[in-house]
Amino acid sequence: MPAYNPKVIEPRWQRFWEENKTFRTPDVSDKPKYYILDMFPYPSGAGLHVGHPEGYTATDILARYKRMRGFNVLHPMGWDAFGLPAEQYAIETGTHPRETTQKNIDTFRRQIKMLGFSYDWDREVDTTDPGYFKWTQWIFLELFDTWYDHAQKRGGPIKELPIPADVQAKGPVAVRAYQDTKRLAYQAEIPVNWCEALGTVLANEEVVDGKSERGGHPVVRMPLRQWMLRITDYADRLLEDLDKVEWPHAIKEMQRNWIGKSEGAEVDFRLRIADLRLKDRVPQSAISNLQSDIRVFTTRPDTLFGATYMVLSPEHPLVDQITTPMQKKAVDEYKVEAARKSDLERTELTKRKTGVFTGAYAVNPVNGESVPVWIADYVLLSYGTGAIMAVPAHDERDFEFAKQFRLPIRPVVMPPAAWLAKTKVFGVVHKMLSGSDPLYSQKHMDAPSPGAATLSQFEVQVIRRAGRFVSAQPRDPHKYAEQVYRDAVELFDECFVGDGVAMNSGSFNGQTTAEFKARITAWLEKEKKGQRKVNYKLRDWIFSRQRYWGEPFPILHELDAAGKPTGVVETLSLEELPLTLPELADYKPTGKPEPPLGKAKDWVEVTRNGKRHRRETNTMPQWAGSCWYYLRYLDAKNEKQICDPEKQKSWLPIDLYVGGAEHAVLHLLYARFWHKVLFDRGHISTPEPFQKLVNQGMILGEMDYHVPRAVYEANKSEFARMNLQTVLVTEEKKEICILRNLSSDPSKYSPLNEEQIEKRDDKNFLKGTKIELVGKAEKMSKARGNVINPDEVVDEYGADSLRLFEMFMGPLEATKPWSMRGVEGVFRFLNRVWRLMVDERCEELKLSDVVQDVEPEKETRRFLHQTIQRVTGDLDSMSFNTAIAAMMEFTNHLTPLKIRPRSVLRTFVLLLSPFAPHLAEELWRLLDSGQQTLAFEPWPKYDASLLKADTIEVPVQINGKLRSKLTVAADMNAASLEQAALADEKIRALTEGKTVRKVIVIPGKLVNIVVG
RNA sequence: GGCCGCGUGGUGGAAUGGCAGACACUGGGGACUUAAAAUCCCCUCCCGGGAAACUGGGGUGUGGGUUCGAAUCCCACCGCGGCCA
Repeated sequence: MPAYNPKVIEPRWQRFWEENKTFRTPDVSDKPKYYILDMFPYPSGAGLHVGHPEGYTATDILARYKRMRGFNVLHPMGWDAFGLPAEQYAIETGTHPRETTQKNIDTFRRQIKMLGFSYDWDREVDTTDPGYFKWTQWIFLELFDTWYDHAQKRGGPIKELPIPADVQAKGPVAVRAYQDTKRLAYQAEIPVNWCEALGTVLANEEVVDGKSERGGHPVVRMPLRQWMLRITDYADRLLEDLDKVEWPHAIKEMQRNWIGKSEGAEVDFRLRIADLRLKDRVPQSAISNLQSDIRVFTTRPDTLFGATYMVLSPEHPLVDQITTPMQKKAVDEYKVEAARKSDLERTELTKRKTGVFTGAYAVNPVNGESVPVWIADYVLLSYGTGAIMAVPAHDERDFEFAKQFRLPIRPVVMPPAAWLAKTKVFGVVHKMLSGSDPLYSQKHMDAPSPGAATLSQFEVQVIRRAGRFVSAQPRDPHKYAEQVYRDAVELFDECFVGDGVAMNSGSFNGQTTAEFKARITAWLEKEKKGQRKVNYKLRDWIFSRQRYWGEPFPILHELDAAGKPTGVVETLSLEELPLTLPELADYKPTGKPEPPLGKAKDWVEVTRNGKRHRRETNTMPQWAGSCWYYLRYLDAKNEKQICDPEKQKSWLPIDLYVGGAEHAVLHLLYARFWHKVLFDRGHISTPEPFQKLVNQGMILGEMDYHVPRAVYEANKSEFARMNLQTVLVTEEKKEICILRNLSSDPSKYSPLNEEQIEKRDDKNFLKGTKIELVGKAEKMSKARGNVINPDEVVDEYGADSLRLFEMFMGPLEATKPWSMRGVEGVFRFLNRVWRLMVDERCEELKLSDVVQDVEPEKETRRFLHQTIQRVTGDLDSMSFNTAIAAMMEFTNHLTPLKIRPRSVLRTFVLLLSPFAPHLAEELWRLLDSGQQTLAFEPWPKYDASLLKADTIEVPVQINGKLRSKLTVAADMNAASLEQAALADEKIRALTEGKTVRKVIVIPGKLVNIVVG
């Protein structure tokens, strides 16, 4: 088989690597370590798609490269296998999720192995393996056993939590209850996103537009007992330590935004009891029960004087207490309405604001004013204190709300001149003062003339207001605009939210925003009316799911004699782990927020130490297993410990982590949180898990052409006649029809090719018709039918071609469309490489006669060293596409050579080997029969002295335009270069009769002559 | 609406202050072949002149700026994508 045949050589080398355990990583080594990690996949039923191998190929190339550079490389793979789809499948078919999961894992493993990745398969992990989730459960117990010491800024064992004397005095039950309020894992009754269709509670981030992210089912809010993880305690460290890692700027920024640290103040507003009593005759008893303060959080305490009303979130516990009988009906109705909306819908800026007055009033602590208390759904219970002071002049949402309900708007910050100058008001004032248009004179306003009617109501009002500002000063429009802002802020249709100078704020007038903030906060603290406060957008993590296919909690709830929970929680010991899932005949969610595990009566009911217990029936979310898998790879089979301390010490942190940007926030934040807890508890020795992070871009389907639905309807028969396949899809509420070629295999996707398209007037038309087509590459999806299956690609071109094309398409981070023709292109390149060394016409596989043990020509040697330099540099900067281009260029140079030196080919094969390892191993064996594998051959070095050519071409520019080229010695100095350039014939012709003002010479690069 | 990123041939892309379009795809022409496939060679940013070797001009979303010199740096605008609201 002398022709390049990946179908033969690839399985052979894969078998070789597997049988020889070529890529097994020793735990102990003299070599420096390099831990390179892929985000492990969720093994779905659909199998691998071409997006998966993109990141895997990049890391595999680097892993192979680093091995050759003398590193002890850890490059493992595993499965994130708990989760909804397997369970859904179980519900539909009655197959146990374990079976489906195993089947999917087997498919994924087969597909991944078929691509020749150099993983150490002895370290494979599977999150659903009891040997694995034993330790997931153990970490949960660690979280349960940890409290966060804010003074020390670190987590510690709960037994070290100082117990206040009064709690101590009440006995062990009280101590226990006190500890329970401080644990990192705790239970809470909170409003959650309940999705009836999925039968589970979803995290906020799994809800998009009020629908479940998976499946798009409706989601409602309801209170439910949940396990929570106190990630908010770590918010500050999660934020600060972002500075320690080399991650893409955008990802760090997303994490910062997600944590959402804001500094401000908490302020207490006293409720006006008297108002309540007088207005609505509330019974005396109700008033005495009233909690008398409403606490708000604000990032702008400097705008306190502008707070003209307050808003509570509809779920705020005070609402029922303060609502007056007259308002009760409206308030109750509103609360029901609000519960139906998602957080996003509620806070959307563009939406019309809604709300209801509670009938109550509170006192603004800075000026003693009474302000009405409303409820509105744009205030969320989960942010800050669930209540706000509304400053309509300086907050967009308050501004909208105030206009909607005609609440007073009082400006307390004077915007800077630049802001005012951009407003419409300023435009009118400017016209009025410039006198260019007599209509804009204020005299017309006093005694309206017929012409004044052409002015808008807005303009008339502005002129009237501004006209009242009579000043001896120059007619400066800024001063007048300022005055209008002071007197009639409602005329401005934009609300000023920036920093400025205080006004209408008593003794604070004239202070800048920053100054004011500091002073008022100090004043509030002194007066005991509030304090400085740091607030986070990050919420505690809802850590339980009402599903079957997840890790069970190692938790028992104590029951009393009547079988009711006592509230005491017991943990399982390490010896009792793993706690495995019970077998269930019926996986269906109960339809109520009660988890399916409750159906396993024998499993749920436990008697321990003579006491009755009920097992926790929630399961952990899918994130749990993926939060720490990178640790388990270090010691995958350890039954005694999560990971041997020596092993984690020598391997952490991960040098490079590659995965999709869709995990930018959640997975990466959760994993960092767990890592920090384990760090605090002394189990691991680095503060951050992932030193360097790179996101691979998305791979889109091939360029596809479509027409609007209507065009499809009108041309149905035409399309049929042309043997076109039509695929109807809906995108962004528009129905479109994708046109493709019919193929014998209906599952195969064959988009229109360029010969079928005609370009006219910058538009695409279906060849020979007037039908305009829109060409676009879109995300691969089943519905669109544009999914590429790697099995088919490998079958047709081989794994090396797939690997190479994935890297050749463009920069790793970029989103880029797939192209089968592109795969063919790199396949042709590999064929050319093969033919450099193998004579295809021979019957047997042997080295071609043109390969000889001779010294290379000077030019070949120079090219080789340049190629080593380029490929090495490109690998170090992860520019795989240009590294491949460099090797293609070198191949193009070698192809016409009649004699090809063996030494050059050997070096070249080593360069190619991380990219196309099967082909390289095969050729290596032909070139050098002594070695078993090239995987540990030293990486080629280049000789800098051989890089330079003797003569080079230097461009000569005149005034920056290329005019001539000089062929000169490579090391010619600046003075001689200048001379040579000026002496050049073309240059002399062009500079004749002109003055040469300046000559810029960059030796070895260019000459630029400036003439006047 | 805010923040971040990106706009280069028919297509994917290369060049990050110094020859724009490397390397590939597509298309065109030629060689080999009885023929086809494969392979090899040449051309392929746009407009103009020339029989040809060649040659003139324009050109990196748009407009401005900095610089001897800008795809690259700065400002404004337009468009696309992502994240957040």
